[in-house]
Formats: sequence, C-alpha cells, structure tokens
Amino acid sequence: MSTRLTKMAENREKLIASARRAFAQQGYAAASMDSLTAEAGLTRGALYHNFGDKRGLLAAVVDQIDSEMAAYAKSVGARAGDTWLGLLAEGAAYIEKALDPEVRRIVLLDGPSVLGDPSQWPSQNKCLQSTRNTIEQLIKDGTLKPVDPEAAAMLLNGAALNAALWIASSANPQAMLPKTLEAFNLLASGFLVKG
Amino acid sequence: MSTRLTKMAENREKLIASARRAFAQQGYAAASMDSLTAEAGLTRGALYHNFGDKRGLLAAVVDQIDSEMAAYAKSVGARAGDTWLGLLAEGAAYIEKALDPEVRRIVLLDGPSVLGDPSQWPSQNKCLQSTRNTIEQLIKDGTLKPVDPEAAAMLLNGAALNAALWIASSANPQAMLPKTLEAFNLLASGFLVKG
DNA sequence: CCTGTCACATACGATATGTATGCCACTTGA
DNA sequence: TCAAGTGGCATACATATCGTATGTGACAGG
Repeated sequence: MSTRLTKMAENREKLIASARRAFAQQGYAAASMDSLTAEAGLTRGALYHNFGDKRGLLAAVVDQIDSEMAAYAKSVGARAGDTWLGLLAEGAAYIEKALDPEVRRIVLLDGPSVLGDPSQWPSQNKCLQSTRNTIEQLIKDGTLKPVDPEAAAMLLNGAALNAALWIASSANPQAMLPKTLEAFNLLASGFLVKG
Repeated sequence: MSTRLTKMAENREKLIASARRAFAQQGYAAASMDSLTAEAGLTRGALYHNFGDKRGLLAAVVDQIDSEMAAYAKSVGARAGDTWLGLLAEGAAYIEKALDPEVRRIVLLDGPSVLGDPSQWPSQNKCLQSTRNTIEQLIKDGTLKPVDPEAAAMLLNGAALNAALWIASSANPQAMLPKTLEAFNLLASGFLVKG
C-alpha cells in the first residue's frame, strides 16, 4: 500500500473534520486557519497544499455535509413506497437534517456567502437533479400538473431549507416543526392534479 | 435648523450609500472600510461612531434595501383588487426585485452569514407580519385552508427569495422567470380550499 | 466671549490571510 | 541496495484589515 497517498488522505480528512468543528462553532469568518490546523496536528502549509485557500476548505466541508444530507434524504424517500409520499418525506428529511446547528451555520448561512448560489454547488445540484427526476416521473404518472420540473424542484428544496432556518430560530422549535411540515405538505400539494 | 444633526444625518446617508456600492460589487468580506469611507469623503472614525462596527453598517444597508423591497411589494399587492391575487403579486414582486444583483449579494448571500437568520431581522419580520396578516384574512374568508399563518408566510417568502437566486444564476434568466412564477403560483395554490 | 461637548480624524496594536522558500521523507529506477 | 528527485508539509515574511484609544476642531449654550 502506498503510505504516501494514504497519509495525505488521512490529513485531508483530519483537516476537514477540524474545519467542520471550527466553522460550526465560530463561523467561517471568525475561524482561524492557524487554530484549525493546529487542532488537527498540522500547519497551514498542509491546508494550502490540499485545498488551495480557505474557500477551498469550506467547499470541501460543505460538500461532505451536503452529501450526508442527500444520502439521508434519499434513503428516507426510498423507504416510503409511494413516489409522491417519498417526495414529501425527502422534503421533511431535509428540514429535519437542516435543524442541526452545524448544517445551518455552514451550509445555509456561510456557504452561500462564500461559495455563491447553492444551486450551483456540485452537491446541491446532485440533489436538485434527483428531486427533478422524481417530479418528472410524477408528471408522467399524471400525479402532478405539467409544471417545469427544475423550477418545482428548486422551489421545494429552497422552501425546505429556509424553513429549517426559521424553525431553529423560533422560540419553540419543537412546536413549530409539525406545523411547518404540515404547511410544507400543503404547499407541495399545489402541484398535485387533484387536491 | 440645527446644522449639527443634519450634517450627521447626511454623513450617515453618504456612508450607507457608499457601503451599498462596495458591498454589492466586492462582497461584504472583501469590502475595505478604508476604501468605503474614503469614497464617501470621510474616515473610519465616522463609521465606527455612527454604526459601531462593520456589522452595524451592513445592518443599516440591509434595512434600507429591505424596506425598499417591502414597500414595492406592498404597492404591487395593493394594486391587485383581489386579496388572493395580491398575495401572489407580492410574491412575484419579491422575486423580481431580488433579481437585482445588489439585492442578491447583500441581502440574500452576505446578510444571512453576517447578521444571522433573516426571519429575525426587523425589516424581514415586518414583511413576514404583513404576509401573515394577509394569509389570516384569507383563511377567515374561507379562501385558504386553515394552515398556520406564520409558517405559510415564511415558506412563501423563502421560496420566493430562493427562486430569485436560482433564476439569476441560471443560463437564461429571462426564460426562467415566467416558468418559475408559474410554478410559484401553483405552489401557493396548495393553500387554496379549492384548486 | 468663553467653555464644554461631540462628531470625526489620526495613530497604534493585534491578528489573519496568502505566498515564497526550505526541508525531510518517501518513492522510483537501476 | 543506493542515489537522485519529487512532493507533501513546515516556516518565515509581507500585506492588509479590523477595532480601540486618543486627539482635535467646530458648533451649541450660557
């Protein structure tokens, strides 16, 4: 086994893990790269060599978190037999996952500011494509009205992520979650052929 | 007339205007306060005296832009005789206004990162309250299903603002706008008692 | 006319990012 | 096995920005 490459991969993982903690707790701007790397037992030299700059590091962290969210949402959606219910379940899963402070801070707040519009990220784009495919299938089924699949997927995803931000900063998140999910399902049902 | 206070107000406006340009063109993080204030014919001394810190300046800028958006949306909504159509028109107005690069960069991207969840901002809160009132009225009318008004208002606003980001970064914004508006209206109609 | 206050300017210190350079371990080829 | 070279990472430096602490000049009030 090539010791060289595996050690590099390990260091990359260490840096990403350390950055994930730091970005979540202090925010992207306030997180110091010296502290980051020191906590990982490395220096900024390793960081710049692996990720180019601070933005690159954030991109790697966002990609990791986003992939985890997408995988979870997909698994939840697949568990619901019905395709339409699966779409709703995916939305609900996204909302619940985004209630994690780490996700909110890194993916929803700092991510767009530093990396630009989320719909252009590779990870989110993958998720949007998946939702889009589901919607296209439901339109062919005759379940949904002939709406633009891309726009519909984007609206659902955007509403879900935004909802998580709102719930988390509300006075009583536990109470708001079910109400919000109900409203979200109602909203999505606007695409249905028959209410 | 008190020359003292009016001059201070003028300087505040000059700084906000200068910051608005700088934040829009370079982003919040990259915008230098020295350049900002120099362009306004002042120094950072004035800035810190008036706004406390860089965040305070951004808050003032965001509040100004947000107020302009809310006023425009409200006027558009009022012009539509029907309350329900007014709600849709307000949403459309928000989407269109958010297509302005200045709004996107400052309010949608940097704002949340620096100031936190938008639904907690005084300006956005005002807008949410307005939408919430409209929705409550429509529920009493029997036009809308008995959904939680706060959650519904938040979902509509979030979807609209997110849609603007998406449209702007799409390959052909002019073509995406009508499709998105159609999908948005369909989505909102999920709250209607009868489709 | 004199004095005090206040809005703003100036000077300073701390800290963070990005780059350029150097070093050492590991890989590679004979 | 050994020697040369590559490259991953550490170190040192230059630059720039924020926030604070202090100074100053003009306007307001008596």
